[in-house]
Amino acid sequence: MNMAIVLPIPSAEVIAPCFCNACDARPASVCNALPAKLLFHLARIAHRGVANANMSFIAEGEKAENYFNISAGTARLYKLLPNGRRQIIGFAGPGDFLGLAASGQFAFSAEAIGEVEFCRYPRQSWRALIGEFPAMAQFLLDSASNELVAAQEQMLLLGRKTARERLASFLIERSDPATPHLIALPMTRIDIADYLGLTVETVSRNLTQLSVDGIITVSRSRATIAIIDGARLRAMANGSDISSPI
Amino acid sequence: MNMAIVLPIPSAEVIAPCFCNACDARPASVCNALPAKLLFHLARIAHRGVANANMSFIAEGEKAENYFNISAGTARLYKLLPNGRRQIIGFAGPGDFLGLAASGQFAFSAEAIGEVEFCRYPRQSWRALIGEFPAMAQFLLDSASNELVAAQEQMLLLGRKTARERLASFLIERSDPATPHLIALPMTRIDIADYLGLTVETVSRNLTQLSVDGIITVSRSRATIAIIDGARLRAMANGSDISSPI
DNA sequence: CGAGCAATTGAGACAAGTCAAAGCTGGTGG
DNA sequence: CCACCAGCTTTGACTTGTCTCAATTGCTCG
Repeated sequence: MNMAIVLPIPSAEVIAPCFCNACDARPASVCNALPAKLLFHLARIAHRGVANANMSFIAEGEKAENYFNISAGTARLYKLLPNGRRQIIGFAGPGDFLGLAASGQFAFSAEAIGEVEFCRYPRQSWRALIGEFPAMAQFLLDSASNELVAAQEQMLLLGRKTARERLASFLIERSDPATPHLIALPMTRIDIADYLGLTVETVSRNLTQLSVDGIITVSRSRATIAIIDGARLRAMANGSDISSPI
Repeated sequence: MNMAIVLPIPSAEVIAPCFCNACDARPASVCNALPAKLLFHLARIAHRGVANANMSFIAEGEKAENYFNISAGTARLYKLLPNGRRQIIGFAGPGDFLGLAASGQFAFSAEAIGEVEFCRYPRQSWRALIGEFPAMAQFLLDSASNELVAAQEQMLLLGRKTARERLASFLIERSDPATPHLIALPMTRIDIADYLGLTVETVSRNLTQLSVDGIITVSRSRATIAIIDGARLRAMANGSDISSPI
């Protein structure tokens, strides 16, 4: 067990190892809870990993021996019922931290959509590191709180919104503040359906309808959506749109 | 701002103040993260509170100035859509800790079902205390993780289970290890419906059906349910029951 | 005993699901 | 460079589980 966390800071050349410096996900991830000078503590216990498209890297029910921090790509996180019904509980992207599971087992499976890169941290070493740097514990608590709030919002969606409202909410959730009316959809329609508690056909029909109503435009490749009428979409997302019930 | 956390331990009489000693919820709550001798630190910043039946004590969107720790009774936690649709995101009982909200605003409202007692902790004082006692931060992270796992399970229920399966899951979730086949339902049928993403009528119909099928028995007051065929109920809860599609 | 709620039951409507077929898109190999 | 294949997506026709609306029944408590 690697507990030798507290070490003299090495010479400047070794500080903030190359792959952390090059990591696009750093500003948004746990790693940022440590000042750059201390990043090497994290790098020492990190194992870099890659999952190719549709490869699984976390299996529900498996012993949770590692934490994961996504550095590139998008993953689908899902739970299965014995008869095959699937619920996607979220999509994880750069900066997202996976593996908080108090029971010691993963509560969901994770699969790469396209290629996914991540850092993997053995649970043991990680715990030791947290003990050393309270800022990391705080970061994790904050991010768990945020995820909890998001999960509660999703419960509202799944329990009380119509198909159309779910699609509207989904599009808004996925819109990036940098490009607020261009939405990238790396996942398939089936993924979207399994995330929103619908079927593919219903997703497809409602996207078509939103398009016909002049609220969005779907790119020819279907992987990008442009928001035309953001106000209307937002009203729809929280169930207060006046018009057109499907 | 009360930051004077580190104090000499007072004389034995003051340690572990009376209301903490009498508190049934202590073993299951954050308070247990502190050894009995240090409980007075918590008691110093706690404000005891009571909410009568159907009184609200947390309002969604309100500035989150306090944390709450339920010591007696049951509360419904819910979110509303502008048009009045309601989703109950959970029921909180003794030992449950409320108020983790990274955004600074409550993400849900809370109302007492019957009478609810709680301790209220001002956010400021609480943060200071966490800084002092890492075990409390760890407890909170663990309990946030547990809630997250429960929320994900609920997403699976809301997105992919039939009405009958939802009821079965609900009954199993609420069964107490101490009395595994006697279930107390302090909440109304409407509450159950809003928790399971159904209508009252559907809840009522399905409870009747479970009863007709000899899987449960409903007490005359309707507030207690006895499980007759636990195996069948469990199979039903995860969607692998052979028979009777309503 | 009767008012006031909560819960149940019934009948009919509708949103979303199912099954089936056709349309695109992007990649592969002749 | 084009034909073709495989998989994803869309569209259509029909079914159904759950909702809605409307009574009725049953409990609790003054």
